[in-house]
Amino acid sequence: MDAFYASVEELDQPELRGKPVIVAGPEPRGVVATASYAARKFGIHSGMPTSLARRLCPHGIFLPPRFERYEEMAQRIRTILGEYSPLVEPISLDEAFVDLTGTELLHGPAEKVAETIHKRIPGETGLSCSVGLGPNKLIAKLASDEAKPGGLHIVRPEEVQSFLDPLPVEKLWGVGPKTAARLEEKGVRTVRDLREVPLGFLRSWFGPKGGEALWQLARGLDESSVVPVREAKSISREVTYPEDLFDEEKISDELRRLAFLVADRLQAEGFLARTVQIKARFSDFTTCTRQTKLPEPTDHPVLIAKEAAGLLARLEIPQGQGVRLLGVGAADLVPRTFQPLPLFVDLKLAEALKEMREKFGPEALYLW
DNA sequence: TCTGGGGTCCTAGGACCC
DNA sequence: TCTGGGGTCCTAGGACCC
Repeated sequence: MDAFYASVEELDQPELRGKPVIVAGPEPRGVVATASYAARKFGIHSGMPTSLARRLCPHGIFLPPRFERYEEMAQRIRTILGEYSPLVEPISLDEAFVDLTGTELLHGPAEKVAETIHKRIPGETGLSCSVGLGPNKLIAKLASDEAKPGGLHIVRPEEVQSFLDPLPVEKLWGVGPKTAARLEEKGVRTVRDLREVPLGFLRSWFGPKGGEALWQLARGLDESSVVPVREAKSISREVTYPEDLFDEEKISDELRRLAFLVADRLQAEGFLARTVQIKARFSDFTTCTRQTKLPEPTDHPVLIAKEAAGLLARLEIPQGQGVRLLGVGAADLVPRTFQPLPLFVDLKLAEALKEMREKFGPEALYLW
């Protein structure tokens, strides 16, 4: 989807259409989630601090994100995609892979399906979309980038190399700023440059896996399959505070609150976690994490909060630094149904806590 | 200008075991 | 006296994606 969040806002408030709409976290420390194309003309893009975006475009329309609404539209779009293949893999709210392999008999050639989808989504949702078609996920994704905004781009197998060659390496999936900078040092800027680097060099520069991955990317090779539903591997909550925290009690209160929110999500989604993680980012933006493995998987808020507190004690806050971000995570998840009931955890207590907090909000009750 | 929140995957070092 | 090689598990950090 093109400028998805901003487009949904324009759909719901037609008077905003064509204006510089910027969906962004609040100042002072929020960032831009999505900028409409009108806003991009001012140099605004995702990830940019909201405060900077406001300086660049003081008359812009700044809106806080409404994720429930975007989720609703995303669901409608996924339903349309699902008509053309059982294999639909959402990447995020606004992007998905559709595997059209073997659907010709039912729906006709993939090119036709891509055209149909490209017409149907705007027709039925009022939202602009871009469609890319290619022989694998890597190429399809790059083709859709090429199609933006609002286009359809098809890359046939014999066109893959000529399509890729002129692109700068950072367009490739998995090549970010760091890797691009290291490649640049070696004189590698485009995919064509990259393709001319022997595998041995890439391996020695980026390790066996990294080198191999780059070698494949440069050739448009991607064997990964379209996976409709993947099990969550971790669940986390984190918050950046408008002002750094210095008070130790405030910090541990916040950590406990986050631990409870993580426990809520574990329970809501039916998981138990064996690993508890915490994360802290300091005034100078350095980030520390600590994690620990539990003897038994749990979704118990008090247990998770206790582990988080123990981890916090192991993490020293550098002299003179405040805490700008705190996070709590749960990993090594196991579905609750596969887990025998733990004998010694106070189930009634967990139930009662959950009820109280559903009634009065997540901050209503703490135990320690 | 001053850097979100939710994730995934990889690497490297150390502990430990045979 | 100083010492192998292979494997697994755990932890911390970092790159990357949307």
